[in-house]
Amino acid sequence: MARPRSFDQDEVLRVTRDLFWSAGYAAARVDDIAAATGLGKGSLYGAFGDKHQLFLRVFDDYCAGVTEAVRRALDGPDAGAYERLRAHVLAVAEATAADDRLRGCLLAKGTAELSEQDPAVAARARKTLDDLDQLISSCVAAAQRAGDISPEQDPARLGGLLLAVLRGIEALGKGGRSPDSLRAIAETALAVLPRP
Amino acid sequence: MARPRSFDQDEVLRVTRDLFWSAGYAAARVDDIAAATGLGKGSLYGAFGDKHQLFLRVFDDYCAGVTEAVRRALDGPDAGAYERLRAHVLAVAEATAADDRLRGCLLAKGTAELSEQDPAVAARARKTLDDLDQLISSCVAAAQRAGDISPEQDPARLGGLLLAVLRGIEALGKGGRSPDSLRAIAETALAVLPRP
DNA sequence: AAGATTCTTGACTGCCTCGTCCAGAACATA
DNA sequence: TATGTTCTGGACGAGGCAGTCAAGAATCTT
Repeated sequence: MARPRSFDQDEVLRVTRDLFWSAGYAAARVDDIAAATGLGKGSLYGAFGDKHQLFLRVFDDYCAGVTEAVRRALDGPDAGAYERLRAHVLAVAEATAADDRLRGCLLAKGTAELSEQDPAVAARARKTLDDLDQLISSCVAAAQRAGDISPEQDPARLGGLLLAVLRGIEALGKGGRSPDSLRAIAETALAVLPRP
Repeated sequence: MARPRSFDQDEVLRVTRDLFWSAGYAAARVDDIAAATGLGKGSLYGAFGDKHQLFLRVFDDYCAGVTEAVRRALDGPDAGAYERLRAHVLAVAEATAADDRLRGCLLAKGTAELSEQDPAVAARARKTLDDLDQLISSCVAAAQRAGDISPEQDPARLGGLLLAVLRGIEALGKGGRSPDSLRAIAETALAVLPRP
């Protein structure tokens, strides 16, 4: 043991995440990250490695956070599953609609920019989408068991469709569509879900 | 009149588009564009302006092309509207599934990277999405008139939902989801469309 | 208190990148 | 063919970038 770190690692990662988030990976400068976090570049490199490793760390944390948030929103007993699903879909639309600076989602932005070239990013994105699909499909299945969604359709198929709608809402929000149209999409997706 | 251009402008724009498409705006280098097109940088700057103007030109052309392609796929008499819509949704899923290099869609990539910072890109993206929404909603309305989709739901709402699903399929494709899951999303979206 | 170890700062290096510029080439016109 | 205009190619400059490094500061252990 010797001199301990003098900065709050979580805070540094949060600030770094925001820079990557709004600028993108390529356009974000390490000097800006150093300035925004208040760290010297030596500390940054010592603690997190180079720019790519730093991004990966931030991206990993972000993906884990998204997955956890969705899990908290959807997990629970069969009884309230449909209501949780409904609330989540509407909440995503509402959050996207409220994002007037068009910041969007770092998962979407990172994937769009890097998944073609960067296997680590691609793998993390794939795993996150798999997890989300799983969570949503499980919630659909729960709602079917509770009798709130028609059991005729495969829950995995309905879950996959809902995931696509959610990612679509995010993409359209980034594209500047109006809050009302985003809300309408969420409502319509819920309206066409087959009820028993 | 004096010396005419010695290059094919469309070909240069096509090559340039491919570079921006796979690298992204920030990571694409003007020197690479010059090398790939075979032009000197002087010619490039003389003909198209700086990097930003060049990207905007490519992005504009791409958006116009997408809109035109969708128009050709969906326009027509009420009689075959549902079938055209169905074929289009399945074709988008199929095309996304076939894109094994994860190149995705330049509209999505450009919007994700730049719409927050670049008003010109944001405006072009918004207009393109508006146009696509219009085209799809019109086709839904036509299918409703032909009696192939239930007239109960507002065609604009169903059209907006379908656009979200299509953009979602594109986002999920970029995220590396399996071809089968993409096809399943398209099929399920069509299956839940209310029939009369 | 002394020594060992780790952290911090920011100047520095070397390469990269955009955009300019100019000398010469190619072409239309007359 | 002569002339004027535009295009071409590539060298160049200025600034930007990621990553390194060394000297000093802060802390833990003994």
